[in-house]
Amino acid sequence: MSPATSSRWCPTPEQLMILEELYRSGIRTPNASQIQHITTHLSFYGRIEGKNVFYWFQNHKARERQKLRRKLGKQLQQQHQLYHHHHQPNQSQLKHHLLHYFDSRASSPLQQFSCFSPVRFLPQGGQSENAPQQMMNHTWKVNIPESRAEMGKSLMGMYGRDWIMMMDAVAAPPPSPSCCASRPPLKTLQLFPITATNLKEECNSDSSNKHLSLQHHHQ
Amino acid sequence: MSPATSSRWCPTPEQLMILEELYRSGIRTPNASQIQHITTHLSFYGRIEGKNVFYWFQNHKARERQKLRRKLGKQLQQQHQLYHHHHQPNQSQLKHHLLHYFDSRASSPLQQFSCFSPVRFLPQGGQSENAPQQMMNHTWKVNIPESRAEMGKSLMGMYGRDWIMMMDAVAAPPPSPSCCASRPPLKTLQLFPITATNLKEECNSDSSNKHLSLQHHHQ
DNA sequence: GCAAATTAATGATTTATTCAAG
DNA sequence: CTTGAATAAATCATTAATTTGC
Repeated sequence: MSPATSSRWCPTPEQLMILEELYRSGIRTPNASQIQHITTHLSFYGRIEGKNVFYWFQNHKARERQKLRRKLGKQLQQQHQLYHHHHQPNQSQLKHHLLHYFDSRASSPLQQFSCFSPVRFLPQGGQSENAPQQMMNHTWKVNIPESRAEMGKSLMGMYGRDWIMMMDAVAAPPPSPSCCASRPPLKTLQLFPITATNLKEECNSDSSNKHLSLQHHHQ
Repeated sequence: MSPATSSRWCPTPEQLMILEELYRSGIRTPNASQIQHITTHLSFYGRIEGKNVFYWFQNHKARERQKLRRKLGKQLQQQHQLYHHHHQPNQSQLKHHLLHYFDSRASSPLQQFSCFSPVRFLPQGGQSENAPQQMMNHTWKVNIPESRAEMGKSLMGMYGRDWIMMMDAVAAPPPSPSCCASRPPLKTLQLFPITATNLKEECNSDSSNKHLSLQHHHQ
């Protein structure tokens, strides 16, 4: 019964706790370097590879979003009856904003705890797009200054499955037998400030909306 | 406060609804006069320009066509399997007809995309060593599939620690020295022990709890 | 209590979209 | 319009929970 018999990673409670903590603290799509760090630290608690971390965040984000979507969907469904399409910047916007939460650490209510510094790539000139909750205004003019192309030019921007894969290929000496014996003492995981890996989906996930929210209405 | 920093139009839900309604009602390539009219009407719900309307119809038409093409492709394939090619003459006619609805010329490299080729539901076993199907059955360990392998190789020179170090070095681009002092200094995320004061829950952190509480099993 | 059977979670893959550069 | 990069959505597949009959 070597761990090799298991075909997929089984997170230990500690690993899970830490991952969730990181997620709560705002990490959504860790880049290669972050994954490396996380993996390294989590390997202390059991066998784990970069891809596991990568997948975990992908899945967790997706499923949290899904959950929220359903929840909001129900809520909106009720109110939708009365909706008469006369300028009521409306529920779908609310929904939209809330959904964005999943990709935008900056909007995390955890900011106040300042576990890390959320980085918002606002145009230098611009300001205060941060101003949240202007529900009644047309806020869909908000910024997405960050371009992926830009990042792509530096090493930094490259991450994703293939990179994680390479990292694993390179740096995956079979760790500890893991999971069995005594639980190691608790540690502190040092994280550097989040670098902006995304921040898109700001205002124009139109297609998503199509899925989610709008029934067809006539004017 | 100028939201004018955004470079792209973000359709409001209302605008989107109306545009879709118009599309459904048959409009595909509105002329200048129509665009003018639509723009005026939609501007009631948010900032919008004629070009936005123009582009929207162009894109929407293209994408609907694409969607339909794929869908029909799948349907045809399924039908083919189900009925074991007992003729269903109407299918191809239907497809032909519908595709032309969009003024299509059914060529283009889309053929390689082909909804017609995927072998998804075929029995896996097979002798098929030659099965080219295995997409990127990327082994996270060693294999580095094609295109990105290049990038990889160039960088793979530095393995192990060096690689990680480099990633680290590169990884934290101080976002903006920028103006505001309001941003907290770089911090370390303290994971353990969790103090009583932290961990404000997200609005929807339901699952976290669930996860944790479910982890009573022995790992 | 205990496994076989069934169902729910969730890790891992594949497919479709999105954005923006060419 | 096409395409590369990134990833979100959808799906597949395996593990764990839970139920069930004994």
